[in-house]
Amino acid sequence: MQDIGERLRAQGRRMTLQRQRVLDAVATLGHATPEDVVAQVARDGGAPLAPSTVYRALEALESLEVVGHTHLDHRAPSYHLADHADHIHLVCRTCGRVEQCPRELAEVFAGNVLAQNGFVADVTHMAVHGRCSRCANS
Amino acid sequence: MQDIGERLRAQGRRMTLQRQRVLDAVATLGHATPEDVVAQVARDGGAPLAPSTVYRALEALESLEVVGHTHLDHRAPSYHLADHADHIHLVCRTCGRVEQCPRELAEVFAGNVLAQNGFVADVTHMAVHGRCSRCANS
DNA sequence: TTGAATGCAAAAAATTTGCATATTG
DNA sequence: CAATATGCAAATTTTTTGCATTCAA
Repeated sequence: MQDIGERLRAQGRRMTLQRQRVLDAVATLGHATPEDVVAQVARDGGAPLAPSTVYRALEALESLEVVGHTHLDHRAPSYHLADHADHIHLVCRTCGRVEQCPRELAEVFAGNVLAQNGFVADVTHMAVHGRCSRCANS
Repeated sequence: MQDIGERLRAQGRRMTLQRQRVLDAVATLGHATPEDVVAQVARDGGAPLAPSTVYRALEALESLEVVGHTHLDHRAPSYHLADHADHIHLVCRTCGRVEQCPRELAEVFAGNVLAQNGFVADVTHMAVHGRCSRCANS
């Protein structure tokens, strides 16, 4: 996880200050849309980054699996650090709140899918929609 | 499920030919992005529908839970009939193929989430990403 | 030095909105 | 008739692309 630079180089890519700032922004925010990242980076003291730079940085970092993303709601890819991806997102359809649960809860499910379909599921990529306890009782 | 018209009326909405055509298109295609629906409807013999009409129709039908949607890939809400939503989508990250598995495989997971978070999960809304058997062995 | 990355601005997508008109109930 | 839905075009929003310039290795 440390030598992201090296991993980028191994792919013929490069480490840049901008990519570091994008990565820091994702780390700071926990979950962030590209737009959120643009905003956070603008707040970190340096010069603002062009949106295209942010998009390309996220793409590069995702190809290294340093970050990942889920679709928490309709139109919003939400990026997070890959090693922060030890949980599953539960999105309430009513109030929109996002909560988390440990990935272990889906272990049996992943096992089932592997056994039945031979499919290796990345359960932390899932956004599980439904109703949170608060909204379910109303 | 039959009198969608009535259910629309119950909400102060109306049944129209356009909405029927949108619904038919979704039924025909199985899974369809709004764009797919526009294309399918254009093929069904009638006059083409304005994209905004399709978007609004899908919204209306979804509010009745006659259709639902998932995000099979990055930027594409994919609509399907709600009563076709008895399965979970498995999206291969490598080849992009989408396969399905019965929702029962996620029953334990849904139970876990309910027990631990009080969250009522709609597992058929999930798009599970990972690698299909073919791509996992390569 | 050399090719990958950036920044910017323009181009594409993908939705949404305003409003006059057509239609449903 | 009254109010919702449609069609169209314009406005947004979100993401991608082209290209000259900068910068990492």
